[in-house]
Amino acid sequence: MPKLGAEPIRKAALINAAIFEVGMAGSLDVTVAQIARRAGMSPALAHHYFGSKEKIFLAAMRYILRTYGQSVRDVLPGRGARGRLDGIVRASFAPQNFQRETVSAWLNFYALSFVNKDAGRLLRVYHQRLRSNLIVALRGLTDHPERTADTLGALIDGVYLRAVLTPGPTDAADAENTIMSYLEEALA
Amino acid sequence: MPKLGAEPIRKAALINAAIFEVGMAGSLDVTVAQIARRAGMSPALAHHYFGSKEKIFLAAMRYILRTYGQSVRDVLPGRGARGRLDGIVRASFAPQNFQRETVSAWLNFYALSFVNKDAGRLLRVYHQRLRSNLIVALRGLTDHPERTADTLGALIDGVYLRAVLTPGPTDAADAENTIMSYLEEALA
DNA sequence: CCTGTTCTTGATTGGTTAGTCAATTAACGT
DNA sequence: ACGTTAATTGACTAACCAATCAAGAACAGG
Repeated sequence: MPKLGAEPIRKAALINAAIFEVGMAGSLDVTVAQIARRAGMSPALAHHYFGSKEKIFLAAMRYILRTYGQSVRDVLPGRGARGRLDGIVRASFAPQNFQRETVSAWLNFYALSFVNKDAGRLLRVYHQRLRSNLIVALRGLTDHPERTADTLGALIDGVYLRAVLTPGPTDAADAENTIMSYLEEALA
Repeated sequence: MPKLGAEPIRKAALINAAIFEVGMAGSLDVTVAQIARRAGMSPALAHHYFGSKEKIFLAAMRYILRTYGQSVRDVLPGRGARGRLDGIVRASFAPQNFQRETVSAWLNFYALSFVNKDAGRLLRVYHQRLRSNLIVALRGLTDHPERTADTLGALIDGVYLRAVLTPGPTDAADAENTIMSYLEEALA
């Protein structure tokens, strides 16, 4: 039933399905058939629109990155250095970004950057942008913004990891608390 | 050439090879053939000694855990809470435990705990023991040892993640510095 | 020697999966 | 009506891989 203009809808469905399946499985070892079935279509159609499994993964990575970047941008124009800092942290644990499957998928995409050049580039851009945002926000709040930004970045990754590793629903409030407590100590 | 007593040697070689290959690939998606070739034997022999690929992975996990536990135990009888705390941290970044392939393999084994019950149990034991060791060491150094221990645990995981993600050789000194700086601030 | 045991592997099997292709269906413009 | 184009899939293939097995090779003890 060729209703025209299916492509963007199908692609979006596949990206969502890929994130869900990867997040669910906790591994990139999911088949195109799984993703396609979850997205309500045949594996052949998934290949038709994306060409390869890697390209599906890359699109999913870009999607997560774009979503996260948007939530940060939504909150950055807040006034004051401390306001921006809190904004970045809050964005990192906002519901859209802190769904278990999203976080799990994101961590698993880290692994993709080992074998795939484009994935590596995406990840580097993300890390660099986060670092730069944090440094700017930390200026004036501490004497060593670089060191604090690096520690904060690592801590966020670690909290992500633990959130995914812990069974049961992810607890965004708890995660955010851990980060905020650290900031209290670091900026005292 | 059946020189008697090959089993422990072969098993050790396979465990090392598995850690190396998983660490190298940044993924559990390595074949038994790869592992066996790296260990200098046929895939059939690997199956003969371990029975399945999962069992090789589990043995590798246990090996990493045992090695880490030993380095902690070697250092714990040091006197003073602060000495013990530093000891645990130092053990976490000791050369045997902080080789790129080892850390990478360890993080990838996290993923195994999603699908494999035994791997999940191993991981939980490790996390619980680390947490408990940290809490004991932190008692007397801070008013909220639990919170600090959890933050510290997450930070170590995050630093592991970043060390592996950063190209080039892993920098143990830098990693240890990050943790120590955090402790300065947290225990001030 | 000979016999049993350990060690070792080539060959094979059964199952899985990414990716291709030809054919079908249905909208759209003319 | 009709030809063009987008959407869609079933069937297929080529590759890969975990696991099995039967058989060979080498040593120890008697």
